[in-house]
Amino acid sequence: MASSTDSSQLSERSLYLFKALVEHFIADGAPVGSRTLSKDSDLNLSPASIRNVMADLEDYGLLHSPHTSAGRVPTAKGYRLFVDSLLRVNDLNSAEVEKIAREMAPENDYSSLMQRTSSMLSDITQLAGVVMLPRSTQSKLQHIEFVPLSSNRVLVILVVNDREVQNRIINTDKNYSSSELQQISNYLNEIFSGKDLKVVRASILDELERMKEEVNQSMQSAIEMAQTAFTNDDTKSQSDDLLLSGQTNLMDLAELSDVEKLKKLFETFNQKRDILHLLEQAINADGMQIFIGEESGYDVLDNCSVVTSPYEVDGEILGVLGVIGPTRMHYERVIPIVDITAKMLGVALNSKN
Amino acid sequence: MASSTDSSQLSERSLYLFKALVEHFIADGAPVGSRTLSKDSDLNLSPASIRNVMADLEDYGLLHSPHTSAGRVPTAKGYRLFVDSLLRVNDLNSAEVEKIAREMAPENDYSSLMQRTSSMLSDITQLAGVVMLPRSTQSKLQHIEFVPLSSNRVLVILVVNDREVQNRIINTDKNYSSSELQQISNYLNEIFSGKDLKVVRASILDELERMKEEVNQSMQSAIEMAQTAFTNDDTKSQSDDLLLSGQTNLMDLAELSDVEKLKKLFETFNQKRDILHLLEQAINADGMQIFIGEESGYDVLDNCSVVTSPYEVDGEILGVLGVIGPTRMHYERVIPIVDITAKMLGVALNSKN
DNA sequence: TTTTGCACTCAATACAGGAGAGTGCTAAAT
DNA sequence: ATTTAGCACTCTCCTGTATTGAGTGCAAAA
Repeated sequence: MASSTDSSQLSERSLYLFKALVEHFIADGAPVGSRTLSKDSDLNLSPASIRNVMADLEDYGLLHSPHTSAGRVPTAKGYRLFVDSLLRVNDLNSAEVEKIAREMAPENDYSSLMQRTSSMLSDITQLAGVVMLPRSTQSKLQHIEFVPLSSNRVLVILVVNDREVQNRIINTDKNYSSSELQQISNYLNEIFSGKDLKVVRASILDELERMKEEVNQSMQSAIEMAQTAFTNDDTKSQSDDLLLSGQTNLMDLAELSDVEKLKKLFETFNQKRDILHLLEQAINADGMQIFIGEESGYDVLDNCSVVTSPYEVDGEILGVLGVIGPTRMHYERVIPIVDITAKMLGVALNSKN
Repeated sequence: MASSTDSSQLSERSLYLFKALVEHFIADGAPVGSRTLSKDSDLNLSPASIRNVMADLEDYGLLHSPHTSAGRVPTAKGYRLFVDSLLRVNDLNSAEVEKIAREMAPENDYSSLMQRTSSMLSDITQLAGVVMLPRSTQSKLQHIEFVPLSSNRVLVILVVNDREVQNRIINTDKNYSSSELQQISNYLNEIFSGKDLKVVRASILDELERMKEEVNQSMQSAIEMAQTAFTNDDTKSQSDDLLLSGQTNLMDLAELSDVEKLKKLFETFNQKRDILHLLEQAINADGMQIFIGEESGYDVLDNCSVVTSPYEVDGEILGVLGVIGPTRMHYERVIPIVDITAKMLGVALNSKN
């Protein structure tokens, strides 16, 4: 890297002024000029001196002028430096912590707990909240049940991970009676209950092989049904494991006043796919993660930042949650909120076991 | 009513011109003036004559001038007259009918069928689609199942109406074993299966009374559990029985370019409550229903129209579906689409029984 | 090294004028 | 009795121009 991009070479004073500028911009939203900064900062420097410093900062790629006679605005790289090295995170006041805790009250069932977490995030930050649900890969089968519907159609109910209920309808060759299905359920629960879904799926094939040699016809059909039930397992979860809320909060942000951009952003939210990919990156790099503007790689998120934190139970990462807002967001507030929410969600989920 | 509001007094020619004006405006979106209309209509009239007619129409409250020298625009009352008396509905071309039919393919399970219907509506009309799910009041219990979770918590699964699966977690006094729960399930299924949920809820209390005299302890706890399971039955469905899609389609409509209005509209969508109320009106007045602008009573829907149609199975109305768009929409296209979609959804649901 | 002074750039705002579209009214034409 | 032509008028929208104000960069002074 060229030295002009190595921000460690900046003087104490430059960094101080840079920090002041970013904070000012986050508060105001307007490009900030030398005069403003001169009055605002404690160092008694004239606008001209500040201009010199700002010119340096611009060379380092931390600032940018929208046009010759506007003030300066932080670049994505500038924000990066700011959140990584300069930012001092606020403590949350107890009222806010309490509010978060209240939403996590244990009387909620699993899905409404997640839903509440998402909308609480958006509510408290006034940005868009997002919660990625635990991936079904690491899911343990708790219980399976078959319910007969009319004419060769059977409803399969899977209880997974002590909480999540999945259901789908399958078509069968013959018309099973209620008691036959009961028998099949019992059998499957006996051998598969408590096992990982992946393992179950694998075992089914083995079992099917083994069955051929034995006589028990009904058990064989049990296995065949189970196979059908488990095959297209992931189809549903793919689109449904992301809870977004408070999108409308983003509508009164000045940086998104362009209806075209807004539309694209909302369509990205609706598809969920891109957001999901982004969050999957965040789940791997563990710990709090902040994507700033273009960094995310999705140009719809051009002047947006995404602040995420994984949540875990028993040291195992289950998923990621966070907020999406403008790059110009109050990081010092948002970061601790996301952080504590992730921790408390972990606790709440733990108490459900 | 004063004669000035009785549009039946208008001459044939006035109505013809009015129709032409509305059609022109729907196509163009720009206020239409006398000159344009003169060239556009087959009657060979000079702009001046048309001006006279338009002045009359304005007196009747059917037209309105944004300002002195713009053309005229239909009022809500104007649209009402238009859709009620003047509109000629197009037949759908077979490609579109086929597209609708394809989305309704019977291999979909219940919830994805509804979801697809909603997004198909928005897709084909390029407006927002909405499907109101059947109200749970008229629902028959098909099957009930209890699954033990850890520490005095039991997962209750209800299968309702051959298709819908509800589940919730209840806390119990004692720790039931799997086989105990199985026994309870069996007992409840035997006596309640096939009955209406309302009836079930009522019977439970009776049963509880009767039980006191008998000895069978386990059956008593069955009833007690059932009571817990059924009490707060409707909580979930209240917010969850409305499927909206394609909201983003509304974002590039000129009449909603104001971000403030758009935001309010989207928030109304998110709450769902108002939309639900509106659709409940539509379910009572059976047949196709069109709310135009202010008529709906909700001022967020100020320059929006809502076109709805109930869908039914075996002559019984299950719910309502439709689209939401600008008052300036292509009614002649939207109306038959909503109409046929409602009919085909009825058929699709019927084939599931 | 910092500050002062100065010329310069650019966006935003306000204002004036003209073009275009459309109206309403009156008088003439059919 | 309608319809049309003529005309004055109104309003929006666009365009050009001038002004202001915020901010910059640079060179020379402190």
